[in-house]
Amino acid sequence: MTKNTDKLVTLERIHERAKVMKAMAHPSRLMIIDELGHGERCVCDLQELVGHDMSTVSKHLKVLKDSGIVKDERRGKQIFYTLRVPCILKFFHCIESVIDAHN
Amino acid sequence: MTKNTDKLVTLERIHERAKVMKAMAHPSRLMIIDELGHGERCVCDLQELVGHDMSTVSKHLKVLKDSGIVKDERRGKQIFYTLRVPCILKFFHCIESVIDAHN
DNA sequence: TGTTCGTTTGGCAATATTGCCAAATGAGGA
DNA sequence: TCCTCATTTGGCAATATTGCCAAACGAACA
Repeated sequence: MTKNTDKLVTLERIHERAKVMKAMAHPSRLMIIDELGHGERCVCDLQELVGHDMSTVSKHLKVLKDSGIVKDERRGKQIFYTLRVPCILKFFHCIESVIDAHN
Repeated sequence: MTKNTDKLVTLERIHERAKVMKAMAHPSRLMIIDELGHGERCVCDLQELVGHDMSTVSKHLKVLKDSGIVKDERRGKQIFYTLRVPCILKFFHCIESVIDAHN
């Protein structure tokens, strides 16, 4: 309730936000998010999309998962990833407008 | 018009998006964006807000400017920064929902 | 012209991120 | 149980980001 407490909470919020933004701030991870906007995908699908080593893709997925952007689910031998919060996709339009306004 | 061209354009888009997202992916820069949501501010205001060396804040502002998120304007001795595309602010709500869904 | 004020730039050390390879894991099937 | 398949983890080198200090800059004003 004090100003100090308010400031602390806000700072923590800011860091949580930064974690989510950071998770989105990489070309491969943006591609993955975009692709997951069309439905769930297994790691092998995403590896083909991104074109990097599967271990690298797996680490990107871990970043996305730890930030809360995606969730995973094993079915049979494969693990499928899904977007948790689709509102993220809408943001791309805003990003495009930043790019357009800039160029 | 070929698939190749399409893919190249898309890749470039992805990298442009990543640049904007990267610019937002730091606590100090998120604080700055949030503050600029309330109106234009000079560097000195933002330094007080962020609490780092002014040279550091200036470099953060450069990142934001290069990505197209903010613009600057000198008036007298001070330089004022403004948000170029306010839709970015709306995105914070989406980010919060990612955080809430995750915790 | 010289000085001050607000801001940016250069340079550097500390830290974080990225991507590959090799090894580990763990569920499913022989 | 042993083997295979899909994925994750550990480790490492290459690269990028961050923040400080000192120096440079450029507009305003004496």
